[in-house]
Amino acid sequence: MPDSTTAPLQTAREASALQRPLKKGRQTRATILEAALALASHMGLEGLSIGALAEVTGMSKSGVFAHFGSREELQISVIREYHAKFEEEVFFPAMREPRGLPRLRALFDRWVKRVSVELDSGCIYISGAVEFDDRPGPVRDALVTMVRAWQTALERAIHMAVEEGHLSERTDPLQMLFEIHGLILSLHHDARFLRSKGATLSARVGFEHTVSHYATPAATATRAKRR
Amino acid sequence: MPDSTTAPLQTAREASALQRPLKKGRQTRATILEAALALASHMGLEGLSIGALAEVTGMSKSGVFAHFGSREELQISVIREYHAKFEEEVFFPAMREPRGLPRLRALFDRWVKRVSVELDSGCIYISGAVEFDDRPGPVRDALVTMVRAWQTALERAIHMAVEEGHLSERTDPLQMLFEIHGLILSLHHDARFLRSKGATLSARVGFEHTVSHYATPAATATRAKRR
DNA sequence: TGCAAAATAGAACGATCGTTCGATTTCAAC
DNA sequence: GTTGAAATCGAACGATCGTTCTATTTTGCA
Repeated sequence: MPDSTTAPLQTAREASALQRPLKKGRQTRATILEAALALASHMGLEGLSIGALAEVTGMSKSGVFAHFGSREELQISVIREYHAKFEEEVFFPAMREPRGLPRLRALFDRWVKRVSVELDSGCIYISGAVEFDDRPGPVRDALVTMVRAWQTALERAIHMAVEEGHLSERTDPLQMLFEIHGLILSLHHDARFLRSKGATLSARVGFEHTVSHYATPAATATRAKRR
Repeated sequence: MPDSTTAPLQTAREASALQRPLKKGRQTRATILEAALALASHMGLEGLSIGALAEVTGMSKSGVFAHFGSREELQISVIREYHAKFEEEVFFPAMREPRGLPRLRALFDRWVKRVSVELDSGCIYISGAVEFDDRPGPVRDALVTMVRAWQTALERAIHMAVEEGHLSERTDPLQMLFEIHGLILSLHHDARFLRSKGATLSARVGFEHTVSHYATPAATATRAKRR
């Protein structure tokens, strides 16, 4: 049985034009999208304005606009772009770790790095969740889809850690996911909003607490012996 | 030594005109503020518009505007209003519980109720933290002050639980606060954004996990016997 | 009851927003 | 090199935003 969890986060992705000789249009579109991602990371998806984007890229408003057809489509494109980056920097590398606790640990570790101030851009999943929790529409739908995909991937990783005997059989994956996700949200809050310095460490310590709560006696003993 | 923690969340509050025969102006100001709070709970502090507020209250834009002098001042007033409500519904009642774990538990319990969908309005502290993490200015400052006051109050409650012997002496209050806060943020995220039903329960279960991690053996034994 | 002060309305401002449209430039294939 | 398509620009639109200013109404007090 192949390790199907290495598949990209379960989300429809255009299998389209990846390498092809990149006509001018696609290229500037990519440039715009990069700028848009940076801008949205600071101002939020709602703060994304076509005017500001035009200024940054040195184009005209209508020039920028033409690449997306609507602001909503631009926002959704930004979300997809972030999703791809997230996959690349967090999901895929962690998936190369052995199943079970090592992989789960790698996922969390890279997640922490992505969210914390190390890259000063905020997490669009988190800010988007707050901005669109009361705003129905395609943007919200896209966000929900991406976040769900990521949470499902994490849930699978937890489930595998149980199967591997690293976590107790009584582990409720959704409950553990809820707690781990909380650590990331707390990190995002304290690091970005309160600008407190120890947040990254707190998140890691919290993760160890959570793991030790769900770990099997065997795994705990192993870890204890290792010191 | 008096129990100084019953003092209002350490924040400057106008001790002004509370009961006085409420001239017309103050009264409509209160009406506007109530509507503004409801509006900001759904659309965020940035989504607060004077025009929409005028429509809801049946006044003219300039009529609404005159009561605050600027949009920023309106936003800050909304934050203060939320702070007062939060004190009333969460902080003060919980402070009537006996020091230590019971009080901490009450604080968390009421916090959960405030944040979850039971009142369908979102938490301005949480949405505001995301909206203003990259936006310097007086609004951000006001938010930070309020959130810090609340976190300090919680930290004190945890510290007391240690003093009372309910939590282990090795407990790091800031670390525990970080973890508990994460549960609330996770609740807010899952309940409001993902609209998942079990979020409230997950938060409570998570709280028990955290408490059991920090609890003294004595307190744990007591709880075990109680079943 | 009358009068000053406070509260509210109404119109207008400049700015910015997303979007449309027609003209113009740049690109790519023959 | 020519030609058709793709990409970009520039100007303008209607809407909404916060804010200002000047009337007008309403209020509270002597």
